[in-house]
Amino acid sequence: MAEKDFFTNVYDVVRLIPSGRVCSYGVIARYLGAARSARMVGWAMNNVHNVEPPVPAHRVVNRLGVLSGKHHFSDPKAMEELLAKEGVEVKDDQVQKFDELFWDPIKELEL
DNA sequence: CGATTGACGTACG
DNA sequence: TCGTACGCCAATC
Repeated sequence: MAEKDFFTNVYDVVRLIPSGRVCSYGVIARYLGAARSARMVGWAMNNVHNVEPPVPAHRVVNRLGVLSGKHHFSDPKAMEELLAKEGVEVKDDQVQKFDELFWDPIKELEL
């Protein structure tokens, strides 16, 4: 896999997240080889609005399964609604069964 | 051009 | 075990 920009790499991984599944920034960063660059993953999401195809950022949450970036969407409730639409239970901006719905690229892709 | 912030996470005390 | 500090890189002020 040709190494592209860090952001592009993030978008690629996020797009690979299956429906009804969620992922965390740190895991993606670690998958890219930058375990401590989780912030860049979040920053990359900021560019998502200028990238195509659109990236399902609503499937990306923090390590705690909290919708940290829901406030950055067109509408704050859009994120939890999208997740709920895919079968992900969201309560109090928090993903339920996060451990079960968690999708780890390192575990799924590199396996 | 320099300092601060930002959708996070890990390390250390 | 909980709290605080730091790192990472880019964009914005």
